[in-house]
Amino acid sequence: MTEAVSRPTLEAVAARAGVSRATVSRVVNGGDGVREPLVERVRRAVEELGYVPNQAARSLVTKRHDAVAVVIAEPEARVFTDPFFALQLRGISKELTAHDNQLVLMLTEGRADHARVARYLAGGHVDGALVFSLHLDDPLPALIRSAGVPTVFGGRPDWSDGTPGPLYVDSDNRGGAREAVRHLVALGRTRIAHITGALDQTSAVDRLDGYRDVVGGGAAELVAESDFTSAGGERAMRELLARHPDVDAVFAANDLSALGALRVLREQGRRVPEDVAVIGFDDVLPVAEEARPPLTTVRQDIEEMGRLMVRLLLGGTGRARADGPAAESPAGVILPTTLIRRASA
Amino acid sequence: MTEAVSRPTLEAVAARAGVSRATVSRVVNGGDGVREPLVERVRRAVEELGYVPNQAARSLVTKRHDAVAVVIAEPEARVFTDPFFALQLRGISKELTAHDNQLVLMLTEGRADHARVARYLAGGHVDGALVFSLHLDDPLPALIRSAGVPTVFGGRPDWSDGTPGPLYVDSDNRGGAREAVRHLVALGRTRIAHITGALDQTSAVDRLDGYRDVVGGGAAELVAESDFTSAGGERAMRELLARHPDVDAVFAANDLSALGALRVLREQGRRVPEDVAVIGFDDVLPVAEEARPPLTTVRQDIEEMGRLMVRLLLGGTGRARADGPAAESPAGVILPTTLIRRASA
DNA sequence: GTGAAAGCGCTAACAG
DNA sequence: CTGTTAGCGCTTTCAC
Repeated sequence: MTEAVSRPTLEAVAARAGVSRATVSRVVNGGDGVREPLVERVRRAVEELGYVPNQAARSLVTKRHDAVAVVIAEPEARVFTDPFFALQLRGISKELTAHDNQLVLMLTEGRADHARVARYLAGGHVDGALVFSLHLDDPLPALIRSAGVPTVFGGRPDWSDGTPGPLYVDSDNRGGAREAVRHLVALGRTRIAHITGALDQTSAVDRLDGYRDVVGGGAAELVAESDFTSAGGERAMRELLARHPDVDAVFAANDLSALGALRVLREQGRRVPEDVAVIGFDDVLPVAEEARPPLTTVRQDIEEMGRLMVRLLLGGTGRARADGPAAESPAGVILPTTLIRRASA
Repeated sequence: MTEAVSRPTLEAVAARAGVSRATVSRVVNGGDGVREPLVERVRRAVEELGYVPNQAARSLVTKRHDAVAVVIAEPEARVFTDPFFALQLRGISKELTAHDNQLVLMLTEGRADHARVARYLAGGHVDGALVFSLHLDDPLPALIRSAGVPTVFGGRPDWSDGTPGPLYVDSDNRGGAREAVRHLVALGRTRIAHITGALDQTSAVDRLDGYRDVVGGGAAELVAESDFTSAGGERAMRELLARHPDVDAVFAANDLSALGALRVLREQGRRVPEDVAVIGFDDVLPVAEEARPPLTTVRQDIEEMGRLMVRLLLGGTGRARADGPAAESPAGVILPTTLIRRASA
């Protein structure tokens, strides 16, 4: 291995370009207020020396880090297996890159990790945090809040106390669910079932509420509790079929569980969509497209949610702080969903 | 939001404890060579003030960052959807935490990102890099190597040039494949097919080689090229069945494609394992366990691979460098695999 | 517009 | 053992 020789410093660049350190610094940071010929000279020196600013030294004086922590609580391993997270992380990564920020990933499982995360965030090592709090009773959000770091949550957190709402990005789970069920109704279905997601997550609760908004009043409820997995979807579908053999439509809380439902329906000889119409949620490719039959589903722009979280966070740091109270800024941003019609409903 | 008030410094702690900054520094960094009563006083002051060391200031002088970059090239989105990565990342995260290191995640897609990653690594912002280079023709490994940062690869990289081998962690793909196929042979199967992984990855190639080690000489080859996905597994199985209706065993390159094969077999009325025995690779739960029938598969300890990568990297930084040439240290660490017998073979 | 100088908060010799 | 003293590499007033 090559010895990690000391990298060139500002000083070296300055010497080479025949200017002062201050001037080099100005050029490196945008070059405002430096005359063209000098800018050019400095640029060349930087190039020739392969100079890269020392982030530590810079942070020391600016108190900025150009780094954002992404905190993912994963009591279950599921978190990462779900394409949903992968996509969101992708969006986050891209947007962070566009802003020249680094992504510090913190996976947590259990109380010991919570303390560690809180300490890290409170330590002021990053400019902000993006937090995925999956479960309703998760103590993490409160802890993080107390750390006093700008934070944006992925998905509406369960903020039970009376404090002003935290910033978050979510999609319109309830509205999307309503649209899906309404579509089923429009198709003439009268025995519409719902396979829920894990009900300790707000998204699952919201989708269930959306289902109830449409169906609850009229038809009886046909709800089977599940957990966002395809195996769970299978179980739920079997249960539904056993309890209500006459079900003619199913709205599943996500594509994975819809997939499980599809498998059970096929297995039991029900035709989709003729006998039973099926709608999913997410529009995660290739899951939805490669399902047989291709899945009608509620699309959310997952990657965009990730990007938006970053914009909200980075726009907020410095900007919102300086301009005044956050009273005017919305607590949460809800992205719209769209129903994607394929063959299953 | 609370204003991010300036955190207490060493100076403040020193004042409060009535000692010098140096003493506080010693205590904070382990407390060697400081007398007990003083240690105690300092500890209390740290506690009371809620002092957290400023990492930037520390890095500036130590030239260490206690941070490691994890670089994942993901030309396809598949990367994250595969539980394999999730697990490995988990192992990495845990081990990094145990070493008090941060995980800087860098997702790349395309040449522009390569340059960015190379620049970042060369910039000396992290103590090392863990790199997942998925594809044989990936230019990333070479780029990273030129950055001169301690690096460990996940999976054997395709190091075609003659330079001394890079550090990497992989499991015994070839040996594991051999064991699987031998098991099939021991079961009396004579028409053993193989569904490959994406052949632009060394793991897929190695598993194919292992299959050939056992089958290649005797029976004719029954190979269908695929891509590690369940949809790909379905396609491959269909193809195999069409070309060789008499196949009586299938070794799939991973659990996901085995799952696809299982689906097609069931669909076409073949009993597993009576008519066709099936073996997967990975032992990714719950995939393997919840398959019907439960999948016999080659287990690799994925999380441990992640942990090992970290140990190799962190052990290497400073240790190997100081002790002398890396001649003695192995280029790669190959973890053993074990065949897990369930119902499918 | 450009340079000189003063730190940011910490560690690491070096004295004592 | 403990304190004093230099910087680490950079940004940022403040003069010129």
